[in-house]
Amino acid sequence: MTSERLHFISGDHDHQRCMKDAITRAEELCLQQGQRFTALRRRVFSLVWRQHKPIGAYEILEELQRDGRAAPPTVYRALDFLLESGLIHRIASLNAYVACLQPEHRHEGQFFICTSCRAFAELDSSLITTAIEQNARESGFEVQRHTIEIMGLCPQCRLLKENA
Amino acid sequence: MTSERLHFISGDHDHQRCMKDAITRAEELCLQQGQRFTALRRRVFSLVWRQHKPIGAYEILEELQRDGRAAPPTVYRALDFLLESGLIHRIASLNAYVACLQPEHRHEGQFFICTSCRAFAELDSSLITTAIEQNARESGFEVQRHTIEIMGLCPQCRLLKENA
DNA sequence: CAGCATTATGTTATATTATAACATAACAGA
DNA sequence: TCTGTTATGTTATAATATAACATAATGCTG
Ligand SMILES: [Zn+2]
Ligand SMILES: [Zn+2]
Ligand SMILES: [Zn+2]
Ligand SMILES: [Zn+2]
Repeated sequence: MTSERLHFISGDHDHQRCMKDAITRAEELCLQQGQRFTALRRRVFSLVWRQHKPIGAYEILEELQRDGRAAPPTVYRALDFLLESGLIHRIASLNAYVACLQPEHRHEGQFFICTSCRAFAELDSSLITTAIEQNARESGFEVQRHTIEIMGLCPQCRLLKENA
Repeated sequence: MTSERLHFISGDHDHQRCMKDAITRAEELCLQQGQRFTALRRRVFSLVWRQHKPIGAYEILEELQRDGRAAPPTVYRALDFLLESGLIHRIASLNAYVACLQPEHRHEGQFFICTSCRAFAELDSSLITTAIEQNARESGFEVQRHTIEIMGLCPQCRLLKENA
């Protein structure tokens, strides 16, 4: 993500289309990387995509169980695959998972999550990473990875609050 | 913390003294805020302080169990108190807790944690928070709180690695 | 000091999140 | 087809955290 602007996906877009595109892109990406985008992985990926919101592993499990028997390792293995392929991210402070909006470009990202509606947006902001790098370098710390999760009100919910 | 420099506490200081001071400061802080720094809270606080490293709730529990019976709620309630008093912080990506080095000044902080020796340092860097605020504001997002956890090599471990 | 409300802790059970270990199945290349 | 590899199924359990209710300690008020 080269943009430094948060993009909260609104409720009124053609979500079927949006999801189908994402799946196609995921398929292509896996193909390029010599990885198998199996039926299970596709199913779990589409469940993560479904709402443009963080989803827990056990929520995913419940959905899988509608199709028949399923156990936690099934979900966690699929999630691990998707995480390693860069198709999803994990939100540590929520124990939840979100779909990556720019999987073609490997990144860790920074996550902005609405405490009211749970909408999320991700950035890969050089403004933020540079600030961190600078603080680290001044002290001789070598950054390997980061967890950056910002909670607050998305633009919609902020407006709702102000008008209330 | 007004400094923007990471301070990793080295192994060769007078830790007994350092811990005792921290406990005294914690006591005073609680007194000021009309809160009770009970024996249990003191014990848990000192366990979090003990190593200047993140510690898990169940590690604390094990220590308490050396003194007699103890169950998870005992630990979690003490931790909740210390968190709310600003005496410790929680590291979401590790499910662990660290002592706050500047409890007099309420803050969320940013945490730098060594993946090799688990040493940690905390900042309250305006460079970082300003970068986040700027990205948020551009998009109409209102920041409420953040989780910022940077993993990497502390100066000591970085030098060790380079000389290896 | 007694009585009472409030706060803190003890105790038991259980919820939630995640992984270990081993069996079976699907797949891909020779 | 044979075979090694990767993926999934299955059962059990680990690790983290909370709910609910009982008891105890504390501090205030009269
Ligand atoms: Zn992403
Ligand atoms: Zn919202
Ligand atoms: Zn702090
Ligand atoms: Zn280190």
